[in-house]
Amino acid sequence: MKADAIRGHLDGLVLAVLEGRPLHGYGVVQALHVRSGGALDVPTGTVYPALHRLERSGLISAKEHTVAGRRRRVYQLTASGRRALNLERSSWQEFATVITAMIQQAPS
Amino acid sequence: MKADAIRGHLDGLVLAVLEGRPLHGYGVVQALHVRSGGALDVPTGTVYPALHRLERSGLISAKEHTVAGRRRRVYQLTASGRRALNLERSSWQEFATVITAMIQQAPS
DNA sequence: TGCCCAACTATAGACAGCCTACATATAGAC
DNA sequence: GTCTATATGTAGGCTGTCTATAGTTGGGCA
Repeated sequence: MKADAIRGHLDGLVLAVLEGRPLHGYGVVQALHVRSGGALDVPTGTVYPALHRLERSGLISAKEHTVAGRRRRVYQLTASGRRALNLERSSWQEFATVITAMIQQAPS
Repeated sequence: MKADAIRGHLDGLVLAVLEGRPLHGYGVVQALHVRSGGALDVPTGTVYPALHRLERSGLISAKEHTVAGRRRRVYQLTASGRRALNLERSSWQEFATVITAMIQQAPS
């Protein structure tokens, strides 16, 4: 799958993988890969800026840790991040329904 | 629906509305609106460049008409446009399935 | 007659958000 | 001692949306 297609939906995906369990950036990258069943390979150069963006807009918050000599920024959803995720879910649902109907529709 | 979300999928939608019946640019704009049940309002400033792009890449072809004093460029699918539409359909299907699974998934 | 709106095509410029490529550093395996 | 996995991050490019603007013709209405 061309990863470019996720444009505009990445934020929702990141929020979804962070739901329930906090993760650091690298972990988010891996989680996206695993959750997609290997279909998605979002590069770190895409994920880190996305995390910074989400943090700036208050949807996630970060705590700095050092584990085995390695610096980690562990992100978790904020309350408004949880609300944003629910919005993303329903708007994705609506979007997917509309596009599926439009693109699959047979010629009149 | 935020129209920006269609980014990367507009070409498929345009090809889909052109399947079966040729349309001019303005007609494509209206067809997108109608087909989406009013959910989508793609501005002309988005559609015309998209049509030119599709024409340049050989997926649609245009014929110039003059109807009631008004200039019209009527577009129809080419053979490779038809193939492209089928590709768009299956890749959309795959994409939607993956994203739906990822975003709806409950926390572990 | 004059004015506005719908039909129709089109371009310029802004902007967001992906991408690739690179930089940096530690730990552990070989 | 070199390579790979882990881990974070920035710079710059590119594509494709967007908004805003521009112009033409025909028809309805005052």
